[in-house]
Amino acid sequence: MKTEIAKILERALDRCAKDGLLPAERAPVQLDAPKNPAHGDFACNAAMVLQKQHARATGAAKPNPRALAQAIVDRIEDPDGALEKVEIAGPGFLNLIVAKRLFFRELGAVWREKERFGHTDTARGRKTMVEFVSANPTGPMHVGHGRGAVIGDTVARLLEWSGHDVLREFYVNDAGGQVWRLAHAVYARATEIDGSVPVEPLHPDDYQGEYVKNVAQAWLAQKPDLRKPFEELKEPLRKFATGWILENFIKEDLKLFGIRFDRFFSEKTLHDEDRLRAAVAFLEGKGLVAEELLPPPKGVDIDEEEYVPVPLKVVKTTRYGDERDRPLFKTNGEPTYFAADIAYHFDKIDRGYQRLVDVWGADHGGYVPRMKAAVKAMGGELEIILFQLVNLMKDGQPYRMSKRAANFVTLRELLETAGADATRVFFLLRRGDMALDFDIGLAQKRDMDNPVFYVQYGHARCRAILRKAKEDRGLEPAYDSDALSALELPEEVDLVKRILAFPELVASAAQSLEPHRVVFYLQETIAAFHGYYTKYKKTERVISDDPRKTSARLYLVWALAQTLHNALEGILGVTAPDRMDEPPGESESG
RNA sequence: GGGCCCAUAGCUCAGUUGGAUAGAGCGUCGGACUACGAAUCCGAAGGCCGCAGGUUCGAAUCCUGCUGGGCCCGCCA
Repeated sequence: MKTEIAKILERALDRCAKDGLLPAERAPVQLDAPKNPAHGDFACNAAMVLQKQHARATGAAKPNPRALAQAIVDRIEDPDGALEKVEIAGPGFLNLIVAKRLFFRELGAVWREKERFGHTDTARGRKTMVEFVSANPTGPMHVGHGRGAVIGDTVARLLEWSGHDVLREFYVNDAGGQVWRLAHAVYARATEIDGSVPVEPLHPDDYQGEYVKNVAQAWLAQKPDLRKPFEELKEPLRKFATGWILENFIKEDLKLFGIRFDRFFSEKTLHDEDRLRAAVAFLEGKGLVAEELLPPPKGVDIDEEEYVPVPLKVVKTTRYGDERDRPLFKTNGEPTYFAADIAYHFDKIDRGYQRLVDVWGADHGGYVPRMKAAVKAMGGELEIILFQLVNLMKDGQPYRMSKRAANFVTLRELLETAGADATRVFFLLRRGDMALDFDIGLAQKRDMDNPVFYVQYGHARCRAILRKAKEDRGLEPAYDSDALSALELPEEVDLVKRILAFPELVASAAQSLEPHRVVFYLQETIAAFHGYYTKYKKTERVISDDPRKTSARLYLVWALAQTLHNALEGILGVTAPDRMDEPPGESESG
């Protein structure tokens, strides 16, 4: 529809050019839906954008956008009557009111596409990889991981809905120093539980959490020979412990969340399969690897006079905008974490994923420039969604969490108390780059303070109407473009437009990687429906004795329910219920 | 010292990528059902869009400099 209107406008502008009012070459103009409905269905800023060119072409003393607007209006040809009305407003906006039948015609898309309504092919078949969560397999996930999980999953869905060919990956950091700390902690706990061997003391840097005992129990069930020293057991133990945590904590939590990954990519395999060397060789081939003495870091608590630089093999990320070159190998010859991450992203590109999206917590923000630099050097494009951390609150008080100290609230607890639906919506209630206060008490309340109920109720209410129509009158919704002209109330036309805005919303949320927009769309759309419902419940009901209106409104309600369903289940991964459970505390004693 | 993010109603936050009179929820006050579900809705009050400049037809939005808050900086992961 928009392209149809745009064409009409373009032709009018061409005629202006032909009549000498505008130059042949002109700046692009905007045509979009204004937020104020009084300004029509589309507003065009052509007269303002082109006012100077107009003045120059006509030799006028000073620009006159309203006169130009009038000239454009005079040259609009609209044989099919697509435009109901064109107005000149404000400084020179063209406000276009589109004939309603065009909207009704467009509403057939919901009928045809059903649960696919909202899909676009703006990025048809583009291979995109979304990497998210990537929590270390050293303990249970906490609420911050939860936010990343929801943002990543929703972004992946949005990209799929806008035509991308998406792969979801979870990078498993199963190599490096932290993993050995986990292995040692498990070993120590195992000796403690077992009792038949001298107790190995827990090191202060080991993971202290209670959950380590669960891992130790599971390990003991494998009958390891505890008489052997840690050094001999640590490699298989590392593998066991990270694997156990991945399976029993991380994957279980993701399952509760309804989040699916296509692949769990092990960091360890990068080292084992020498993928790291391949990536470094590639960078070397581009002349981006060198031996350097790095300057002392700035702003860190370090005495510059005592700093002794050591030559290290670095990748020259400064060539791509990073503030300093980054080491690939440590003094002891081991690869750095960054080197492994480069190898991982090299592998992604190697597999044909040119467009990469990573979802990171804001505490990794300092890492962004070097990773982007590296990916750019390897010929890919990397977009990084940084989400601000979650401040856990309880009854208005900050609730400290730390992975080492045992007192943190797990994602599991949150999911079990608040439920997956509420938690998902809660995490998307704010833009990702805003810090989020997550009040455990509030999440547990399970009442109207949680917007998910409002949104789900809107869908349930639509379904209730459709159910009622079928049960009482045997009526089923069906699409008939001409019959929809019975929708004459302004609220009805408004709802039609909101439904039709859905595909565009999905596309723009995908393009900007901003999943929260879907939640706000849902809230606004459902609020509009509740308002319509309540306002006319006594006068203009959906189900009435007027068969024309009833059938048109039934289709409207059906299309709305379908759209809400698609947004909820298709994009947010939240249940769209046909009916709500009994409200809590409604036990009307008497 | 430096980088990234944030600052909008009393509180929590949106703001269609630069458009017209800046919106919603909660809270406050006042209203609406013999039900297609009142788990809802309607109305009122509430604003120097942190401050100061700049860019232009036009700025909450873009650029610069301040102020205040969050995250961060190394051969860690």
